[in-house]
Amino acid sequence: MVRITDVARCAGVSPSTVSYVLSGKRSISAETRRRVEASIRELGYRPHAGARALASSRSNVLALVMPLHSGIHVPVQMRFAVSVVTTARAHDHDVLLLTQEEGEEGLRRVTDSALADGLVVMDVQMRDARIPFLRALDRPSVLIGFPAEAEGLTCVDLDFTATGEVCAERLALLGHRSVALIGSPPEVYARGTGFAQRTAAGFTAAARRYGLASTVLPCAPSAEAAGTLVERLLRERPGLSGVVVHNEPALEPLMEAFQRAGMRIPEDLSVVAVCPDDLAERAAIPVTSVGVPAAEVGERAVELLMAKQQGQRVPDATLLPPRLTERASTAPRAAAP
Amino acid sequence: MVRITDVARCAGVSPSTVSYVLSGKRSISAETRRRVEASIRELGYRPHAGARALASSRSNVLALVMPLHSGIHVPVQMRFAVSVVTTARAHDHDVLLLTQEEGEEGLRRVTDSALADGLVVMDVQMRDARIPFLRALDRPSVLIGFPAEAEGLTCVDLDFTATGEVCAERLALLGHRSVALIGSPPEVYARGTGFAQRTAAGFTAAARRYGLASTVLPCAPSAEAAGTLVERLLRERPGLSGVVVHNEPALEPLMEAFQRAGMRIPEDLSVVAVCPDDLAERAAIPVTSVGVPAAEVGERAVELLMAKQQGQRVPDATLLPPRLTERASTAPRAAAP
DNA sequence: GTGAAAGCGCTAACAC
DNA sequence: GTGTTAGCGCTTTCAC
Repeated sequence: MVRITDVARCAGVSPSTVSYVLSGKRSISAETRRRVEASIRELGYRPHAGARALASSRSNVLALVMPLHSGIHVPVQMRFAVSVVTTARAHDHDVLLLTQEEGEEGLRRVTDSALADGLVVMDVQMRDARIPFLRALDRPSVLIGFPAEAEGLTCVDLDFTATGEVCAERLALLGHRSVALIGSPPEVYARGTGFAQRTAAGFTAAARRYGLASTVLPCAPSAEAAGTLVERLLRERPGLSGVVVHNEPALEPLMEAFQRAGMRIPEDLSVVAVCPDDLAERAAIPVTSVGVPAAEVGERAVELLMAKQQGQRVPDATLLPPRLTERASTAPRAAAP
Repeated sequence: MVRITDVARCAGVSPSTVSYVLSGKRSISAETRRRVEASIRELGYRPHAGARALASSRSNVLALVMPLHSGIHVPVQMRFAVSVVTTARAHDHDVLLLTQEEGEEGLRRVTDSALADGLVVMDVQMRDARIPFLRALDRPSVLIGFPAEAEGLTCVDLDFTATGEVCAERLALLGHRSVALIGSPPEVYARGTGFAQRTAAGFTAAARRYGLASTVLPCAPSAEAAGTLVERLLRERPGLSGVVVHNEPALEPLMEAFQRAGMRIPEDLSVVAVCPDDLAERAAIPVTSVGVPAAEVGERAVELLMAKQQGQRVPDATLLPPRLTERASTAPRAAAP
């Protein structure tokens, strides 16, 4: 193993100088810097992470807690994770993967042992058992998602309340009078998952404001469940002409089921989705959607964490505004036949 | 922060005794152990990971390289990952998440810096650029998947060649004479991904042995692609009565497309899937399948890594045998009408 | 602008 | 069965 003293000897300087070249924490003459950098490359030197963590009490590792819950769409979660890892790397950090399963104890373990010096927690519930712990913790943390009481925490997410509103509003402006939100699987609501509840609340409030008849229905992520739901919806709400789908895996099955039931999209039924943009774009009929900006959320989460680590003050809430993109699945309501 | 000396003082012993209680590397009297353990609990002591790594030159962290390639089914990858993390925890290790993107440089970084003392690499290609590096590396590594030349490496996976064979054989024994394998998206084959190629090879070889007419077709993971493929297959192979589907996201769309085209399952068409068992079980029609044992593969990978870390010799290849479970999607071939 | 040296908290020889 | 102590490789004062 190549150590800092090896580099120092090779460059004809002291170990501390090598350390300072690496950290940039004090000014170094151009010539010295050049020699040191050359030696580092020549010897293939990499600082020992443990030694560094011990001496500086910073590990340059952040822990990411990933959900294992049922009912959440794994590919979308994975986008958050990839974005977190990529952004962390850009800030010279590595990412430790924790499963939800480990709970508070897992968080305590990696922070107390100084393995990680920051936490990113995904899939936060409205009443999340980890919240009091995170509030008391002396290490910085950022949540992806909002609990009921977000004060004193740092949370990032798409503004799902506004998202629900924007979707209902768009349908209203297209002239639709009877609309439905098809949301996450029932267990997601039962658990008290913020994004599901907030979308529903925003949707319902805006629908009421515009005087629309509206309803909210959970939906399991299978073609079968989609079929059953569509049947029921068409039976119970004959005037229905607009739906919002906030459920990635069910989106295409739902659209197919509506079409099989004789509803043309967008002529008879306008569909607005809440999902990542590329997914909406690649659907059989490109879907008008509010994008779930997974990459941006992951990036912001890490950036907020880095800022907190450096002692900067950051806002409690970072709510990314919804952006609706019009595609082929929406149209003004047809005149009554 | 609570240090080992704090615990030692509290328990009235030396720091090394505390260390030995923790590591179990020498025998400790019952009474001493009791006092030390009580002090650890009382003070909430957690060894500093960096200090430990520095002194012992073992970090108790392994790095997991996750694929970001298109065409692979993210939920299945996630199962591997969860299993790796869970098993690692059972061996007192944490898991660092690396993306494929970082390539060889990422592997070098985490090993050279002693951040990780072992590697688990997923989604290995037949000719994988990282192979020479892994072979030369002085740290233990385990691959999930098999490259073309596996000698001198430690690889774990389902035996996909045998899997292809078992599927073809089962269809043959049910009396089917014309069969097809519907596999991964084209790009997965183009990349030279072992599991796809091996399943195809095993399937084709066994079909030939049994004198079946057979074909192998890639399939993109969308309902649309599934529909097109089914149409074409029924047009070009009128006698087709058995298919093997090795493509998780396409499985249900394919079955629906076959049914829409008038093929009853299993009366007119037997379907065998290669996918995780619970997925096959929960399909609209429960599907006869060879399970992809993601949990077991992840577990074995970590166990092999732990064994290597302790200097034990382990086999180069760990090929898990395919296990076919009969469900509702297969039946003997109907007599010709 | 650079160097010397004191730790960071732990492990593992070496002693007894 | 237990204690003493010399490092592990780095960062960061303090000194010049």
